[in-house]
Amino acid sequence: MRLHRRHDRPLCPRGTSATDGFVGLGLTVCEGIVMSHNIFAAVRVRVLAALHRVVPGLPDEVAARVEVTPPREPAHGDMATNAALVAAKAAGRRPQEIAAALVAALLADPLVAEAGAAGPGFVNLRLHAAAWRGLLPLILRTGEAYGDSTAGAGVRVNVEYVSANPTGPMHIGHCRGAVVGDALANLLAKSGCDVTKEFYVNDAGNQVTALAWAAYFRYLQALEVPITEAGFSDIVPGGLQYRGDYLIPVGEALAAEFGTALLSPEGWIAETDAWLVPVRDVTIAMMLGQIREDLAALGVVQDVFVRERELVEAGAVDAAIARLEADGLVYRGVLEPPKGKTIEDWEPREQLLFRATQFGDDVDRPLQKSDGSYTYFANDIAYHAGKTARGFDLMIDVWGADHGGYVKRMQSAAKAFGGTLDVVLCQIVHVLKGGQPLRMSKRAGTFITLRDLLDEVGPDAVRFTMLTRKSDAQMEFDIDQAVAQTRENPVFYVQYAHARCRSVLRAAAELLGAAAVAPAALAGVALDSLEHAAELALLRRLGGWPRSVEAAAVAREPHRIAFFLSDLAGDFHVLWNRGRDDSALRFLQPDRPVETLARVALVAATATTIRSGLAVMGVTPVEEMR
RNA sequence: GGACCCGUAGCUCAGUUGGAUAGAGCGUCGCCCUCCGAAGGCGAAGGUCGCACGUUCGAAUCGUGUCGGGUCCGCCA
Repeated sequence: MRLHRRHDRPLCPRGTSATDGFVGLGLTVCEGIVMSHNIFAAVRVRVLAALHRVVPGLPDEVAARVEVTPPREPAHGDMATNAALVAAKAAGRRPQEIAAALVAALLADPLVAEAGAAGPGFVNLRLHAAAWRGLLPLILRTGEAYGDSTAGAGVRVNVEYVSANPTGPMHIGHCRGAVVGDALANLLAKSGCDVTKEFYVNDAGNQVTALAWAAYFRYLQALEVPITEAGFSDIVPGGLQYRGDYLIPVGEALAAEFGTALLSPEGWIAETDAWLVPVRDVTIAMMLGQIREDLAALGVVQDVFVRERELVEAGAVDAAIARLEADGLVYRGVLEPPKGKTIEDWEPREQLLFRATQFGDDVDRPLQKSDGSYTYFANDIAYHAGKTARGFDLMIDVWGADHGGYVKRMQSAAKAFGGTLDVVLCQIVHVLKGGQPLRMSKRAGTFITLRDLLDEVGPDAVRFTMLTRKSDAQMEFDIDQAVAQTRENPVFYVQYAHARCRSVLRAAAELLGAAAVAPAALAGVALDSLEHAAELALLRRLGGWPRSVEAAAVAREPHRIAFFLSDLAGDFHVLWNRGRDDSALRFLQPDRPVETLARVALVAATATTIRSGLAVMGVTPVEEMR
């Protein structure tokens, strides 16, 4: 339970049986570094043991606040702990006094080389270099699974992202959510959660009716029915909405499948009864197919597609509303008009309302439109109730920031059905090219589809770049920078580090034989020669990987993985550059096989860790940059 | 009128959930390299963390207020 208490936002909701997974993690950590893979967690256990000796009877909730972290200032050592500061009040003693006792206790630990009290009561630790070197065999034997954790074991998580109207191709506005959701799902899976990636198809509303009309127009064109776009638009209720070329193939497909059967007997526009449903269904199927292709090109392949229309037709909405009624969470009432915002034809109206205020929302929310049909919200309630019924302990929805006002009501609804919903909002992406913002507008013809972006930049650069910002901050996507082969492009910088590692490993195989540089063989080599500051800095960075994964998962912030990899690449490039000026510092030294093998082990572990991180991001590691 | 997000170096952004002297890249300035380990390397300057109170051993981080930018506010999804 320690990890659970240490964070405000556990991987899984409180009070579920799934929290038992955290007990497992605590036990694993107690058994040592090898079991947990997380050297910081392992040292924390040792610090806690020492603290309990220094301060007998320390309450669990105080111990839970003890942290072992890398210090900002490397001069302070390898790790720092706030243990004495945290324990001082409960112990009724001065922090410095506890720190001093803690230092004495920790100096007896075989992992600890140096310990010292500093500042208001911090304890700084320096581990023996051997402790850090000991990570290499672990990493080499574990492979890309290095950084995997059991923190989320037993937690079933549903991550829903990209969900959109199937009314057209994916565009850049969808792209960020697709990447963030996919990487977040990967991150939670790496943390031990049982993750389902899901797409909710909004195919039940008015938008798909408008889409059907637009497709019908293209069908008429395919059959050369003589009608202009303007003339047709006058006939469509609300006017023709989707005018893009992308529906032309749909019209042709409809003509091929149905011939003239969807026309009136006179060869003209027929009553909607005669064509709307088949046109709609064919169009949605084709649009959805294109969306899935576009997403696949981005590397996004989701496990489950839920159709809103199927939920509605199966009666799921009626059932969900009935359940809410049974629980007394639904009533008929009149909402106040929003203040400060004038709505033209506002008139007080009695509506079916959900008591969202009982769960923390600001107002109760309508479930029915004036024509008696359900609102989108009502359908969404049924959808999320269904997720909880399917057995998910946690739901995470990734939405665009324009849905921010929708978060509280959906979380309220999730709670009403006993579920837990986290929402990750993705802010707007401004696309830059040649230093100029590309204004996206369908009319101006500067509308950028996901496919366009992928053709120009490639999926790896798109995914990595989308993860170089916190998702709730606006970001600029500079197309020129994303394809640049320079230091300022983090995609290149990280890929380049991996390619350099692989290059060294290929050369090492030439020099020493492939068998000698296989991971299993490298896991057994002598590592004592690794003692340069830059080598140890890289080792420490590698040791921070499991900790970074866990923190990113708990915070639901996959962008942290991108920053970790950039830092790791930086550490590696420093080491590489040492060999530029002084050939004795190069990784491969033909006359010094022991040192060479140690360095090759370090390089191999670096490549492995980079791959482990890129896998979370869904970015392909490259073998060479030529 | 209200809700949510953001405000950190000239620019674009991190900041390990409250820790020590706030960081990176670009840009600027200085030095080095420019054949064999390649698209560069080393270093410097640059900050009232929008502002004001508050919480405590300790605040960029939490609370309240305020200013600025963004998104949204019954039958679009």
